[in-house]
Amino acid sequence: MTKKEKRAYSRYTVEALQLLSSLIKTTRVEKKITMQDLCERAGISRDLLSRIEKADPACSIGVVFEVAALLGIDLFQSDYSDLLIKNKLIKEKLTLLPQRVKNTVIEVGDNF
Amino acid sequence: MTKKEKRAYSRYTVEALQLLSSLIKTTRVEKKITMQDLCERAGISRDLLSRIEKADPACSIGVVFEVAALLGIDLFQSDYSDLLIKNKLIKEKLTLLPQRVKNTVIEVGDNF
DNA sequence: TTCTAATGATGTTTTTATAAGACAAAAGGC
DNA sequence: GCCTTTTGTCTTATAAAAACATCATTAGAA
Repeated sequence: MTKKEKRAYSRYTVEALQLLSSLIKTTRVEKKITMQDLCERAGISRDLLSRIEKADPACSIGVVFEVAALLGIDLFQSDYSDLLIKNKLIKEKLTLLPQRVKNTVIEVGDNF
Repeated sequence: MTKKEKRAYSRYTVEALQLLSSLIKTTRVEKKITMQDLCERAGISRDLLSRIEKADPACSIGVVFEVAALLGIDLFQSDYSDLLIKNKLIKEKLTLLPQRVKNTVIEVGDNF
């Protein structure tokens, strides 16, 4: 009977998940696609799609993104070519950064 | 020895995952936070954080979003109050839509 | 160059997600 | 109102994620 320790999520995360799942459900209904159809196309169970549309944080991110993509929902306000460009840019940026972080400084007390 | 059947992901999903994970890694390094620090704060294992930064589609979406949030990365180009507003709007929209979809029509042959 | 700590990688165990099936409830078309 | 089918929910079984510990590598600071 011990309460199962669940992972904690920030309000921000909860709201972001909620937004994505609502987008998915809304888009699906607008396009008149049944859950059955969608989950078959996505190759997932109806049960899982149900959880996705309920913003369950435990769903794998790949599956959620895939369902969104199937519905034509833009992630990061980017179409495919936008994503390619952004990925190229950020990888160039990453090469300019150090590969590791040394824990020299006492944690700064700002947001983090 | 049977090959493990893996889930298939569209190019779009792969690129979107890649962008998010790169954002996470770049931001972490820029802020000079070690993986150890970050995963302790997020309450996850170093192993998992490593997979997140490698764009593993099998990571749970809640954890990925949480890590991004800890780093101050805006999801959906929205800060917290933006998310609240958008969630409110989309839920109002959802109430105007039918609660179910009837599979009357033969699938339209467009994007979907 | 040296040394330490950060990161990568691997194997094992535990926990949890997911699939699959079945049943109940009810929304929407007729 | 009736009837079909969509959707919600629960259970069980299996596959997979995540934790954990350990060892190896190497980047980066002094």
